[in-house]
Amino acid sequence: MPAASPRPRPTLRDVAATAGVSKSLVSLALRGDPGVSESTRDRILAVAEQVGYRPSLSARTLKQGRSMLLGVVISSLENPYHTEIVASVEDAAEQVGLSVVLAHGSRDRGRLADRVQQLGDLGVDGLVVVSSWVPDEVLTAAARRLPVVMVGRTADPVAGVDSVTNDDEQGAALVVDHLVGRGYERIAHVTSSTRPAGLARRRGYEDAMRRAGLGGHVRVAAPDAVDGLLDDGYRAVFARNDVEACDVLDRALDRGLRVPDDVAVVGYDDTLLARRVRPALTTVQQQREVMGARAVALLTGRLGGRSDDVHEVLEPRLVVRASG
Amino acid sequence: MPAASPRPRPTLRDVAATAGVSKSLVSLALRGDPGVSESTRDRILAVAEQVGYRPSLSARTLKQGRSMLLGVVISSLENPYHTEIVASVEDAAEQVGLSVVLAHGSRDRGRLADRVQQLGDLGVDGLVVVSSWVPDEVLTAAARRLPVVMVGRTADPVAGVDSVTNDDEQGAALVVDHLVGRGYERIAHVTSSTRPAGLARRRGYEDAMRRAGLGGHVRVAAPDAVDGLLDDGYRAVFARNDVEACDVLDRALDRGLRVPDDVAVVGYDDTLLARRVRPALTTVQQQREVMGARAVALLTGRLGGRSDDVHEVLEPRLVVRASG
DNA sequence: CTGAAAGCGCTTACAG
DNA sequence: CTGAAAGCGCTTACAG
Repeated sequence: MPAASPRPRPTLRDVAATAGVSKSLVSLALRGDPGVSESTRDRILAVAEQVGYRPSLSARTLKQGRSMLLGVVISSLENPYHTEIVASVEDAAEQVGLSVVLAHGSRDRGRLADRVQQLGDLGVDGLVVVSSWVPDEVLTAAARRLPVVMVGRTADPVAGVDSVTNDDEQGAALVVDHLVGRGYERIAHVTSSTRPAGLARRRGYEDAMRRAGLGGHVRVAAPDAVDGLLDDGYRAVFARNDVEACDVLDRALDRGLRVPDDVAVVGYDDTLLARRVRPALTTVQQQREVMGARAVALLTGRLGGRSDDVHEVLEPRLVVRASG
Repeated sequence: MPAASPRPRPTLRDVAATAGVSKSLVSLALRGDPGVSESTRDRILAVAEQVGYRPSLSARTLKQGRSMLLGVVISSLENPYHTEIVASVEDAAEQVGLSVVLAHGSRDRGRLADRVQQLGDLGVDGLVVVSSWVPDEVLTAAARRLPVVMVGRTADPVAGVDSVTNDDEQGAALVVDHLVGRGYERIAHVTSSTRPAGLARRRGYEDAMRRAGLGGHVRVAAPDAVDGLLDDGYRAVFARNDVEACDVLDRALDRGLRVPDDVAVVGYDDTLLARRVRPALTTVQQQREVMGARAVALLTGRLGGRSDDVHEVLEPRLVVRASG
């Protein structure tokens, strides 16, 4: 069946002509300005509907200097932690009438930097960055033209960029203390990350072990080198995130070990994965809902004129499930 | 540290004034028009760089009538199949110089319809819809103002909308034939879906069972009602997608069954999940890379003037792993 | 209650 | 090789 090919969209001018009024009147009627009589408004709305009028956001953005759009950049769509943060940002954005446009960078620094630029060029009113892979200078440059808030850890504060993050050191300490409380002493840490959050969790692990008098048992390995830990009698493993905890889980189960009877495994992030996997994962929950809400609040604060940088740190919570 | 608060971005006019030339010359220089002398261009580029000039996409879109943006709408960020399709669309889009903006609808029909509208209002040059939840009338309406291609199955062809999908019936038949070849007769189907793709897979399963002379064993259950199947001696389960196959896997393992020795489990989609899970999932692979490329090709075809609807159907392939 | 006019930042013929 | 001018679709004072 032959389809109607897209024709030039009707504009305000078309609606005005059809309704026999001026463009400005249509514009006022469309957004419900009280200065337009009800009967006129109804007639104009009917015509707009009938001709299939839709406002051009680029025209509106150009004129108004704001788009009511909020850009969100994430490293990759594959990481459930990131996509779950996005959802919480969107919910918060919707509350204040902002729509979210999402872009991701497939874990590639250059592509991520491009996405940040693109969203800025597109005219979003603010940017939420959920990725530690965007170079600092790109963030700083972006912050010169629009409010930017970083969700998650950076190595150092980035000038002009607000942030909201969880206390990774404390999260790691929660895990260690929990395992120590259950009588474990040989507690190993598994990580493949050199990103700021990963490093902070590692630091938190090491510090907590020392505080517990277990400094001698501190041991860090890569996820694929976990066999050595098990051979050395480590019976509790804290992984830097849920994904790597699942890798450890698989490896342990492949070796015929029972979890948590033979080895306890703990993750970080409390992603859907943590609930899906068997046994379900003990993990650390960041306050995702709160993070999204705070990120949007920081953005609107900037839009409202604030010019000093704000860095919020939220407290993580331990979620105990079957794995350890 | 006090941050530079965002100031009005420099415009073409600012660059022109600083460089001491006209706006039009700057515009031409910036996009490398051969009519601008090299020395002039270099000087202008240097000034643009120095003042931090970035073009306004809304102004450009308004003027040119195209944005070089491609909108992608997905149901939800949680479904790995959908996000993996997005990646393939993006790769293909990048080839032809289009940038992707992504929106999702949290599985909510109303929200999805909003997103489709919003992307249209934003001025994207085409729309790829990776969700069967968008109402037909919304798709039709969208197709009146811009090219729309549906990736995945709809119940019936939607007027004005191109599509690319895999042959779900054939995919289901591949699974049944594979299991029959391994000697299974009591092969059940697990599905929770009333969406077109789910229904097609179910139909494919039933037809293939009949063709194999196993019509008497046809049995369909919900994922959470799989216990009945196992009790009734079904030792092979074909789930409508990888996610539900994992649910079945968990249930079987929880009952102490070994997979695939006691029960074979097969999924559909070949998502990352299929590789991650233990035992790794036998599943059906849609040609994701090809789907993204075809979707973009259909879009550019429309932009090039084609007006008849095109529906492409790709052949799925069986991927045999450990689970069945 | 309604209309004419200016202008957002760009691009693109059109003159020189 | 370069500049003045029009116009994309909107919104917003400003007059009436």
